[in-house]
Amino acid sequence: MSSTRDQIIETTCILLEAQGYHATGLNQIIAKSGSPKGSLYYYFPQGKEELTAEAIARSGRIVERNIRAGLANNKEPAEAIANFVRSIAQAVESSSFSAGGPLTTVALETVNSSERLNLVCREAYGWLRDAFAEKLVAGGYTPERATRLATFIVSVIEGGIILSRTNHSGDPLRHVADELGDYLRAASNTETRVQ
Amino acid sequence: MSSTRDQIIETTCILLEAQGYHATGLNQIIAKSGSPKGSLYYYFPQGKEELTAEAIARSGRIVERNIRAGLANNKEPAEAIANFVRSIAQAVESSSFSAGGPLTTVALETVNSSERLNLVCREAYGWLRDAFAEKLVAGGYTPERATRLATFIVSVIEGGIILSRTNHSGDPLRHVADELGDYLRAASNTETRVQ
DNA sequence: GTCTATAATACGATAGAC
DNA sequence: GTCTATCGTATTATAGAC
Repeated sequence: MSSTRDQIIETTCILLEAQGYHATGLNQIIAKSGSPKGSLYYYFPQGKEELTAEAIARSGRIVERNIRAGLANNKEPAEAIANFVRSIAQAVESSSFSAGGPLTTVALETVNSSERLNLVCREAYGWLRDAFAEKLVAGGYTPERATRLATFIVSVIEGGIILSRTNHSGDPLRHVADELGDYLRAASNTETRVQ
Repeated sequence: MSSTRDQIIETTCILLEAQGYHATGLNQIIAKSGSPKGSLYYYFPQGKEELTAEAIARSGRIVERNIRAGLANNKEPAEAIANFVRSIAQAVESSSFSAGGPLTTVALETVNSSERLNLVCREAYGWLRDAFAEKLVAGGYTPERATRLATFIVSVIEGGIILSRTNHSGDPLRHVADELGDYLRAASNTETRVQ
């Protein structure tokens, strides 16, 4: 696969995360990536929308991989997930936001204006949810219960990232990690689980 | 207070919520509100940033009021909050997004580009958190515990709104409402509460 | 595949009459 | 307070040489 193409997508991911969709210009992307504008429309004939769709998909896969890798550090889902959220808190504070990626900002910006981008965002959220759900299933939850819990987990993490980014502090995410850990421990104690 | 000024702010709130900050143009605002461009810069000499700051503040106060009104329907915090989240699920499905307002989208879009807008978003999130926290305090929680729980609650609601909007379905928010209700009921049973 | 020049359009902001 | 015309600068996208 072309390195120029990859470079463009990767640069787009970074800029989308920092600025959002409408604030990120194609000129800025080609300038930062060092690629020529002719190449951009050669690799992405449908322009900005197509490029953004690819960037969102790649970002989603990377976040999914990070989730799976992070959760593998601990056998017990409650501890694994709480620790993973704490690691996001640190990532947000060190200004390397590769935790949430451009997903949330672009999802909100384009929900009413681009069906294509809305679909890829929806798909990416599904990947994240399933990564958590599979960890919960491995921990003994039924698939149905795991999916519902995973939706809750993705929600609370996304919301926590927003509060932490807005406040320039990892504290909201750390509070979220504590509460989420408490909840999951309580759930694993009271619910019927197949071990 | 001038009606023209109010009209401009209100229109801005609606457009910001549907499209975000960078996709909403001043020309679009004056066209939809029926106000002249001369008036816009008369009432908001500092332009788009000042107008948006006012719109965010107004939106934040409205959401805060909605939260307080919604939570007043039920004495027990756990039930009150779960039911409130369910009401947001319905609001999202009926396409009248006055639940989350333009807050989240603008917060993410401007976190790295406008200190003024970042500050007003941070302030608004504080109002929402405090509204939940006061309900929890009234329900017997200590102020410190209530604030932490309220941060968690705002996070999970914001995240749930994002998932529900992206999926064009109230289901994610309803799952969130169920889980949140479970958690708050469990917390109120196990924790020491001053009644 | 790459590059440059440019078209077409929209943006935020301003000036100055009324 | 209101209105219009306009400036300067972005944007996305395209055309055509190499």
